[in-house]
Amino acid sequence: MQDITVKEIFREAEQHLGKELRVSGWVRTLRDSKAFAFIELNDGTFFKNLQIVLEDKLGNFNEIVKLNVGSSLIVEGVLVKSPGVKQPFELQATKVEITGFSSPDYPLQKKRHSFEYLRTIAHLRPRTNTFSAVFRIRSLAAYAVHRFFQERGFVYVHTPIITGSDCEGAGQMFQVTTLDPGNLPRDEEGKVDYSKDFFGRMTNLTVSGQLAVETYCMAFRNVYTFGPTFRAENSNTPRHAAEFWMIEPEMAFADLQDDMELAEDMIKYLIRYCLENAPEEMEFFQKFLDRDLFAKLDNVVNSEFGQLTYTEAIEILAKENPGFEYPVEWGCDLQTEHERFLTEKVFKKPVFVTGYPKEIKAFYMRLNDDQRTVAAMDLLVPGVGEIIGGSQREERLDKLEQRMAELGLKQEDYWWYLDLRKYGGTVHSGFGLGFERFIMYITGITNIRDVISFPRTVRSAEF
RNA sequence: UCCUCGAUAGCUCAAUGGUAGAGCGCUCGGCUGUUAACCGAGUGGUUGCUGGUUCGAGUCCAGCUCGGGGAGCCA
Repeated sequence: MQDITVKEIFREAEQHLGKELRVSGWVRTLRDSKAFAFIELNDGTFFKNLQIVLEDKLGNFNEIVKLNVGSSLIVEGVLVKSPGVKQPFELQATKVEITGFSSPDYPLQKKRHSFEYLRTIAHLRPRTNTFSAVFRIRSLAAYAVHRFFQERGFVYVHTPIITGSDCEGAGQMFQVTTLDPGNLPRDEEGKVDYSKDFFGRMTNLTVSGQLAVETYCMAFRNVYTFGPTFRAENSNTPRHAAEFWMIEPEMAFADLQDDMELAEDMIKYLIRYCLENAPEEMEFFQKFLDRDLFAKLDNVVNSEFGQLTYTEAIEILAKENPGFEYPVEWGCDLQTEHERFLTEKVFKKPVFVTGYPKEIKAFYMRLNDDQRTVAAMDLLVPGVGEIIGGSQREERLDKLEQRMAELGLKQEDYWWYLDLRKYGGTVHSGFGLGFERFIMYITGITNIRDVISFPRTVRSAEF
């Protein structure tokens, strides 16, 4: 008797036909008749189920057919070709051991459930087809991220999750403290005395690993972070979560053009990897979530990404204005409607927009020679809009200090960041990719809550 | 945070201001190859919460809570 997974059976069915096998898993559905019954068993290793055929000569037949969906079993039997059209083979059971009963109130029915309902049972939803596919893809994509960078010699850096810099500037932060909120220590002025806190200073959860990873960039040349990020923004949208994962590569001796090439290669690599290594899951998304998914992804993989400057983008948008809700003029930030028009209608493929006005971008982006734009790039993709944001960093100490002064940022708060420019600073560039946004893009899932196992959003941390 | 739509059985949804329903699920029975199995019977409700209008409110009004979508912020 050979223990085997459902995945192995599906991948090498021919060599297992006629053999005695033992599988174990959970009942997805059960259909019974007087003298026989069918169980679709999912063992967790594969997207598809194995059909088990039971005959009433099994000793515990009557007990088995009364099982509720969700029960766990160990099944022994012979793999045979199936006369049914929906599956090429099935396991003719010779012995069924019940290892865990379910109950009639099992919340997952055999029919389709709404995503909203499944969010209320987040601990059970990975047992559904959709979430089984989503989270297998998520795992695979995470592995592909590491493969992509490791193959290219990038060093994976774990930047801190608790940060002492209260000025990362990318958004509202969650404070980390061991102080008792009901009994805060105060200084002479009545302000909270953070010298009494755990770290002896105010600390928060990170909103970006970028500033920290730049320090390792100046030592290891090509580096990346891939970890959790936290934003305390009161955002109520299908694209925002309070806790999400970001991928942030950073390259020394690399300019904005190198940065864009890396971004394009990475996006194509990740999509190809998922298509090749999870074809059943990807077909499921194409069939049930987005009929245009494969066409959309093929277009990304097979086209050379477009490129234009912000100034050119504004000219095109102003000229072809199809009735935008927001006015278009030089200096304004591009709205989602503008981004999508550019990538979907004008270019019909992914496109990089570069050279944004310095006023609408972060302080660390490199000032261009025109003195009014910075070496920033956003990657826009059809169906979503912005998916990657990056830049060449300002490596010139005087220019960086000047920009920080303009924005009222205190140099002492960034002393170690400025040191990177003082001691052997060089041209360097990087970008950020929201991992969940990417997972949404390749699966066709439209709500970020459905690509995170236990999503944290405003007023929601049930699980 | 703003705009907008919504909340009725376990789930998905019906119900002119006048007796709260269906399908699915679940339970029981039937059925010798099922595929969201099928057939029959049964089970199922503080209509999100609080108040108001009315002879009468699931339905109209107000506030609140929660959820969907859009916007802003952004990834």
